[in-house]
Amino acid sequence: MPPVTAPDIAGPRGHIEKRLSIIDAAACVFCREGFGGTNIDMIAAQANVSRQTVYNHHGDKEKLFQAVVREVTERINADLFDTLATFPDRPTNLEADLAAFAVRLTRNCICNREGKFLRKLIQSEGERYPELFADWRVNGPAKVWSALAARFARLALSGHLDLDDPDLAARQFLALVNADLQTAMLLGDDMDDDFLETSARNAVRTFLRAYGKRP
Amino acid sequence: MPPVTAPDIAGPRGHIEKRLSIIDAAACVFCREGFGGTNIDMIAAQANVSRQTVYNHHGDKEKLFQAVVREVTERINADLFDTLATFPDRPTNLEADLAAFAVRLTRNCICNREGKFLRKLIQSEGERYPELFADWRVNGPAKVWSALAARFARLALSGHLDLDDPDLAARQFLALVNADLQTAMLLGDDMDDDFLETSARNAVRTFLRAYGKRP
DNA sequence: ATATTTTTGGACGCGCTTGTCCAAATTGTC
DNA sequence: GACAATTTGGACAAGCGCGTCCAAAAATAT
Repeated sequence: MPPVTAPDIAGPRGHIEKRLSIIDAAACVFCREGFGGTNIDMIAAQANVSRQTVYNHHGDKEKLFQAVVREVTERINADLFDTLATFPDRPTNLEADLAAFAVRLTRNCICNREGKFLRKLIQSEGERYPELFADWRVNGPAKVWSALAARFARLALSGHLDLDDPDLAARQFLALVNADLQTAMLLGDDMDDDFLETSARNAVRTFLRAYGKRP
Repeated sequence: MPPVTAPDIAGPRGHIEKRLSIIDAAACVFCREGFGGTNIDMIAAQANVSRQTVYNHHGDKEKLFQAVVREVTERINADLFDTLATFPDRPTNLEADLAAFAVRLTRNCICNREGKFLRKLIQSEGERYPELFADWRVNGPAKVWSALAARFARLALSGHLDLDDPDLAARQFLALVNADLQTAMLLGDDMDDDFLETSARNAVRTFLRAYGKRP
């Protein structure tokens, strides 16, 4: 084993462009075929790259997979926190503002390519690589949930909501937002923007019937 | 190709006991490793059976997989409709009765072995074998949802609930029931009976705050 | 233009998996 | 006990996928 520099954390030396193109292609194929069903040739073809180049950049199928997971979880986390920052802390129209927030959440974090990939990945390969996702779970969703709960708590304090368990409210808000999406996903329906807005309105309306301030 | 009797729908001629043992083992291994990551020897070992016997009963890896999916979807459907039949049509204590129903739903259809397997399967292999699950989607969840909506509509007519869209109410009821389960699943927490009951109570309480009859 | 790095494509060995064949051992039936 | 069906284990060919090696070609830097 020659004293080669670590080939996965720092780029070997080549064009970063190909590097990312390979990771993108690998994400696509891994997502479609699963880890076991993927072979390197598929990835090379999808990335318009020779098979050898794949091995040059990421030494191993295993290492490549880990690089893909790192990349996707980082992107998803960034999207999650970006979207969370648009939460309506000082709502003018609570129902409309929450619905708009819900639409952003679904569009940017749940229905996009990374979201689908990550869901699929966690369920198919999550048990097999627990350490790969453990970090993401703690630094991603867990933090987002508690941050969202804090926002709801502030809305309660400022008199916009009536709730006693902000964490539960956050979980249920997300569940309601997902309600129509999951049925559509199971039935294979496509989800256009109209659908996203309608389902967000449904979710927020019910959420406010349960937790809205009564006059 | 000799005029052999169809080897997958009707049992060849042998002991049914082994036949089911093989399907059970195959379900277990397929669920853990995915279709691509599974090889017949794992299944044979798990079933305490020779590899040849696997081929004798179900001619092909593909056919075996299809048999497993048929078996699991049938079981899940049976469980779904059995549980649906215990819906509290004439509730004495609406909140408690709905919570008990929710617990049955989670325990018998969502958190059991078949439920986990099917979820994993649909997300990992659903795109690849669309026809395999199309039948199940139509005859399983779709019918259950509309049946559940009908129950909620009757509860509204009998004055127990206040809702205008029973289908939406059914979707949101299921979403709320799943709310705590999904966070627990993502974090890898184990879900004991106490947890199931607490999360069911949480779900029903919020559901009734939104849709319960106001005095 | 020259030197250096990266990419390419093809060939190769190796191990694993699938599916088949078959004779012997086991099981169940009459 | 005799007979039929089933199971077993082992051997086998064929194919596939991983990872490596290497020399030629292309791209990039100097």
